[in-house]
Amino acid sequence: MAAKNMTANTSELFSRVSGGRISVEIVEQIKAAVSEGHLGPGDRLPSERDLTERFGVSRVTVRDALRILEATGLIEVRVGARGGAFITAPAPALVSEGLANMLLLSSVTPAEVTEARFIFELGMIPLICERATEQDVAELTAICERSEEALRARKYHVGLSAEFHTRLARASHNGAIEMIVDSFQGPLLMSLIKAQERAPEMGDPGVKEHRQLVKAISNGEAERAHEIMFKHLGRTARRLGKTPPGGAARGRKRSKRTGSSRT
Amino acid sequence: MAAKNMTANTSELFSRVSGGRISVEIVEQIKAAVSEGHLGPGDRLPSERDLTERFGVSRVTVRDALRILEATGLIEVRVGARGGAFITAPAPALVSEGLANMLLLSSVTPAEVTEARFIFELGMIPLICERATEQDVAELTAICERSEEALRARKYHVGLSAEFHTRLARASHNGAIEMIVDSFQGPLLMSLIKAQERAPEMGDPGVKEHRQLVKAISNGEAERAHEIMFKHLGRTARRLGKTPPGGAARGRKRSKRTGSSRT
DNA sequence: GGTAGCATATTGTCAGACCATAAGACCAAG
DNA sequence: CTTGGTCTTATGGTCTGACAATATGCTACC
Repeated sequence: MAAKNMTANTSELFSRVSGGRISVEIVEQIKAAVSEGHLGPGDRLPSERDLTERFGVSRVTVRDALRILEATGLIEVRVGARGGAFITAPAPALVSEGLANMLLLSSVTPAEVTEARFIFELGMIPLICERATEQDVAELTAICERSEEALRARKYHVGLSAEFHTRLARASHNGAIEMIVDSFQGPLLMSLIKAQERAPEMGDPGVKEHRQLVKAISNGEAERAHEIMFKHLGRTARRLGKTPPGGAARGRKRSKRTGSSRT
Repeated sequence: MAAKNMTANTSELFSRVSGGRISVEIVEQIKAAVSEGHLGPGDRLPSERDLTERFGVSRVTVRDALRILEATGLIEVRVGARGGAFITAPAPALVSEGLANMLLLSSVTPAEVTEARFIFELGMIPLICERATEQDVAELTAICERSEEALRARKYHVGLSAEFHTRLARASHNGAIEMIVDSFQGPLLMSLIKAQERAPEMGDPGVKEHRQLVKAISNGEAERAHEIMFKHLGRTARRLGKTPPGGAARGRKRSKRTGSSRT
């Protein structure tokens, strides 16, 4: 990955001889305009033909750039009279998809994702205990009730659990935390679904723990909430075939990393 | 709340009447081929002109599809005689860029990001103490040395600090964690944060703490490393005008939740 | 007043061409 | 036989100009 970024050092000495694609240059410019605040969510970019003239390139090139921006999640393209490219506030779904792709091609294992989740969702507990409002508690409780009902009807599936966790993250009242947790729920669903096939009765203790967690939170008992969450996530982790990772696990010195492959 | 997900359902019931773009259909097909194992990392897709014939579409459309796949990180495109599109195991950098964009564009404040960072970078410390290899320690030390040198030459800038933190995350030997921390340090975010940065001399204590941190890690002193990191991040948090968040403080008992507040 | 339909702006797709690039083959000179 | 250039060729990158599909807004008709 360093290969692409050589800009920092060399580009000051040797100006790029014939650079990469023109389209990525356009992408850079638009990105810059966004990050400098000249363009914000909802704003509309000029039309393709317009951009064609401004950049002095053909429409194909402009479209290449737009495709890239679109795939990155920075713009949304609509056709029709008032259509065009609009800056969007990117959805967590995109990051989730990226993560899922990585899982697919196994640059990251489900166990690793679970471990990251462990750190994050455990770490946010004190924050939540401190900040959760009555509405947060009410909505979380509602999810619990729906879960129990589904359980009685033998209709429970992990979607409900995921919903609980994302809603829980919202109770941290921190957009960054919320987004990250959201992003991690998506890809996990897949591996969890697989896991659940082996242990269909698992929904039961899970929902119970959700309930306990909500109670602890509404009482502001951070210690207890932390404990419950630890147990809760721990079971998930074990079901993915790893020992409960990190934070509090001991021992297990892992001496070497497998495949460098880092450029 | 459930409003978001309607896409998933409807598209399964009513097959697209004349749906979106042809190119995304091609993207789907190729993705499917990958996820079913017909294509794996390193494999080469047929040439653009070849695909043109197989799919019965124009080259522009094929290229659109390739752009999307490329931006998603599933393929890498090379020009020249033996060039073409190659399946690649996506680098965490891509996803972390997505995360960074998301954080940047969705009205998340620097303070919120810092808080999330607090949770995460603090939580990963035990993992790192447990798993860091000699090479990790060596490279971290090298960064410290470069930082000190830069400091002496009055040339220190936040990039070096960012590098330290991302390298540190690598020592967790968990791709997901690495990714998240990377996205916290993303260039776009940095510019956002730098805007709020008014203490150029801050590099000095920062670098010292980096050193101490490396030492604690190489000794496996998780407690001490945790403590140093807490102090280190705490200063950043304060500089952004927030009190260090309670979230990451171990076992700190917080009294019952405050009233709602929160805009 | 509502609705069908037309005008218009915009992206989506097509076709064919030429340029730039990189890898290998070939050939000539030392 | 090695070394260095040059040619060939496969491939992506870009251009041009055109037409199709689509969504929006307005207008005229009932």
